[in-house]
Amino acid sequence: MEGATVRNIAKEAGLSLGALRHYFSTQEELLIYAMDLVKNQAEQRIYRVIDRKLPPKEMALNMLLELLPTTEETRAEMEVWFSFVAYARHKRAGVHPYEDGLFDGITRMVHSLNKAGYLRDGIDLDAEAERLYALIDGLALHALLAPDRLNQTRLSEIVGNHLDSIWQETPQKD
Amino acid sequence: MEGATVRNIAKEAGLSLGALRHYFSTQEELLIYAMDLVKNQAEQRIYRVIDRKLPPKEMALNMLLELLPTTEETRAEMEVWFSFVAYARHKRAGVHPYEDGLFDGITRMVHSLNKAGYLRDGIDLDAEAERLYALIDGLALHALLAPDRLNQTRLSEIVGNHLDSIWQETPQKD
DNA sequence: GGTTTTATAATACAACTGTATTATAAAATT
DNA sequence: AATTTTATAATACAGTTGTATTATAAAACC
Repeated sequence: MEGATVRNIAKEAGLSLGALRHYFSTQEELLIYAMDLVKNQAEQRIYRVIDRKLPPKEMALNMLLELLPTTEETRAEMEVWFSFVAYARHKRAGVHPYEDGLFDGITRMVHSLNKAGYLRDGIDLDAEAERLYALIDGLALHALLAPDRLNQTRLSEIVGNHLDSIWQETPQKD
Repeated sequence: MEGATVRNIAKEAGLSLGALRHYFSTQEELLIYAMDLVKNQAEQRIYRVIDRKLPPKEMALNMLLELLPTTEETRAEMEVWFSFVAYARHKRAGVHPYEDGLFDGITRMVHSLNKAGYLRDGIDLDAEAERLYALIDGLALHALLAPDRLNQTRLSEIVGNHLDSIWQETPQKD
């Protein structure tokens, strides 16, 4: 975040200070724009997974994997996001990266999977959503810090294990 | 992190710039000192839990809870730690908060619990350590961002659920 | 008691920061 | 064609930053 000065951004974009200022009159506008960009890209990746109409468990796994840094692009995105989260804790009023709707989304997914009978009986749905949400963000953070240890294969393994542990393998009806 | 200027720190400590500089000649020394302080305090809390000689599952639960922000003090500590992690990604050479030994510690704990027969048969120990590690750091992050939703009781519930899910309830020998 | 070390303070400095101002081109519009 | 809008650039400004310098008390030491 320290490097995200308006001068650095202008330089990297090949613009002068004045030119950049023509599009973004304050630094905060720039930050909010970058934040929304990352958020929208992640959302679109998720929608694309949904459109693939995979079997439920594969779909859940692939949706969750889109929230983890597995490619150079998503790694960059999530590094930006992570910086924003840390930055927004004590700063600017307009930057709210943790209102990302992720907790709501995962909660809805868990409830929906359960309603369709894919999850084990007797589990606390909200607690499971909280656990899954924490697992995902924790893995995302660790994958950023140790990308070699947590490559795509490994991440898929871990999340897959987790899904297996809450999944109802024998369907209720057939 | 932006507020951690040498002037702010001196003011909060009731010292002049020169006086603070007498103890810490550069800002980096200050940061590293603060980092080590937080790390050592967390370590000591863990050792204190071990000394209580609780039953294995309670001990594991309480050790893990010491890694989460449940009190005003630990919340402050982990906010510092979190800021360091974000800060160190692209900055100062001497600041390495993610070499915290936590992954090794959790891995050792999981292997040790398994060797003592407390964990379910057939689980992938390293993958379980990775999953638990991510769960803890994810919960820590989320508890910082939403302390009302994730209070001590709720955190204990979630981590307890997780331990239950990998625990071998019927002992191998009796 | 004299001297060295430790502690504190005030001030200075060069670099960097976000933002503002001013000046020009180029493009679009009328 | 004239004029307005859009785009770019250079420079300026006030504030903050980390660090350095200098001065002066207090304490420790010999």
